[in-house]
Amino acid sequence: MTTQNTYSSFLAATTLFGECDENARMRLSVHAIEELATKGKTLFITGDQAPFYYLVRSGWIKLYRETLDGNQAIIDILPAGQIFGESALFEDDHYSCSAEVIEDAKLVRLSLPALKQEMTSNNTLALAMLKAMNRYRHDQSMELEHRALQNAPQRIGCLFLRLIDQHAEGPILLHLPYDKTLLASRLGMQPETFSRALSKLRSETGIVIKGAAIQIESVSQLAAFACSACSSGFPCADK
Amino acid sequence: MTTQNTYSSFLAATTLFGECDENARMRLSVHAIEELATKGKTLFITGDQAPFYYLVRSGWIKLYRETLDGNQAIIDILPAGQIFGESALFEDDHYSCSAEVIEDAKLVRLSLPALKQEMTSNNTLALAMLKAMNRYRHDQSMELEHRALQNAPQRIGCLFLRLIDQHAEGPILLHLPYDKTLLASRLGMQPETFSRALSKLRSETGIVIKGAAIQIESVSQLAAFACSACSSGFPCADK
DNA sequence: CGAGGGTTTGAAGTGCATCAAATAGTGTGG
DNA sequence: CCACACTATTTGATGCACTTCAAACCCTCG
Repeated sequence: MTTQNTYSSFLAATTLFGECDENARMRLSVHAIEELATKGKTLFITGDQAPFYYLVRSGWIKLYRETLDGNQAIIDILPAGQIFGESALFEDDHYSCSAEVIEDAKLVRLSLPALKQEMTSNNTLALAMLKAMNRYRHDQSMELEHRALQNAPQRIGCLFLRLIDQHAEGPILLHLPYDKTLLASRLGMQPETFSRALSKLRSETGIVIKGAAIQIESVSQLAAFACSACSSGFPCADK
Repeated sequence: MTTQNTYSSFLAATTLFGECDENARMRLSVHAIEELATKGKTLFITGDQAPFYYLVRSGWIKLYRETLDGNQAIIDILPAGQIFGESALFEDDHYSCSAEVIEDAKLVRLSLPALKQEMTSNNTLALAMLKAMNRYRHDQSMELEHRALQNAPQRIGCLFLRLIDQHAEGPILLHLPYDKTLLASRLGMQPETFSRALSKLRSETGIVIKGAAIQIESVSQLAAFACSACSSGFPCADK
């Protein structure tokens, strides 16, 4: 019988570590610590020494960088199941961006040296990581495309479509996962623009908006509006 | 004595394969073919079956995708030394974008199955690839940042800085590597905007423009103008 | 109830896109 | 070597999407 701890089972649920064997996950989760972090907490900032990387179990995490003149560039906003901080592996053990909790989160803090060690000896893990990195790369290039070719209402519609089950039939209820202000910056626009673009989206696609609750009457109508300026066809979630 | 062929020596010059041993490079370059391609040639399009990946020896290659409504999203424009098409490894052996030659190029066509095979058995290669993927990821996130925070003249200045040796002293001559129209789309703007933004850049930073020849009087002045809206400090090339 | 953030609305400004046309450059055949 | 055709680039005029600044509104939570 293999022994097993709580953390390795968390790892098993991620795409990155799902394919590894149980022993590898045990090795990866040495010194793992569960951490509860409340909204607003900064986990690390650009340039910090990186002794760990993190797994998100619940909540939302913002990754960002700051410019010389005080602006903020959002790198990504991560949901449960994602890993972050692991790229310090390739950056000389320093974080290349800052991380902040934007919705109360359960995190697992994992040892970066353990990951590094495992990576050099475990080809299965390295291949899984390559696959994950390729997905990041693809997602980022889609993000660039969206910023270039979609207007504000389309970007919002596109995000909504990515937050729901794209194959669901009939009306769908969607609850916005975090602040509208943050959604706006996630999509590269101002809060005011987000607000106005959302009402435009409503009038164009018949969605119903009640605060953070969105009701999508017709997914296909929303897709027709949002996805015409995109290179992926409509059900784009499963690629 | 190790045997050696021409192609493996080309591979040795790339960051991706530089750390592999000579035998691995020999295995990777089986069935390698050198190919001359002239400006305008399409090498493959999104969704094509992918039997090879490519190494750029000279010239420039454009990677792009097309949207339903006929627009083009530029993914990247690649100089000599870069590999492309290798991501088909992770995409079920299909290219996830299209590739076109934009300046006459010497290419080496390499076997994708050979890479896949080598990757599964050669951890050094997998780690090198991870490092390369991380760099792509970083570059892309910088690209997103630039599009979000820099205005058109700054983006041009930033590109110029990345095309030169950032530590050089005194005036520098820079020859634009390809069409201004293409540079414009590389930077996510229209040709007209590029033209106007370039003259704005001239008046702001004292650069001298004669067609495709750019003379940079003061690198630091250019950097002061272009890099203030960016999260990297100035010499950003060497990271 | 009242304070404070999040959100919406209004009015005005800016940067880039678009359309149109002029100009410069480049390669061709005579 | 020149005239022509064709493309790349620039310039001008106008429009639109998004931003910015300002103020009102709303909602939640002590």
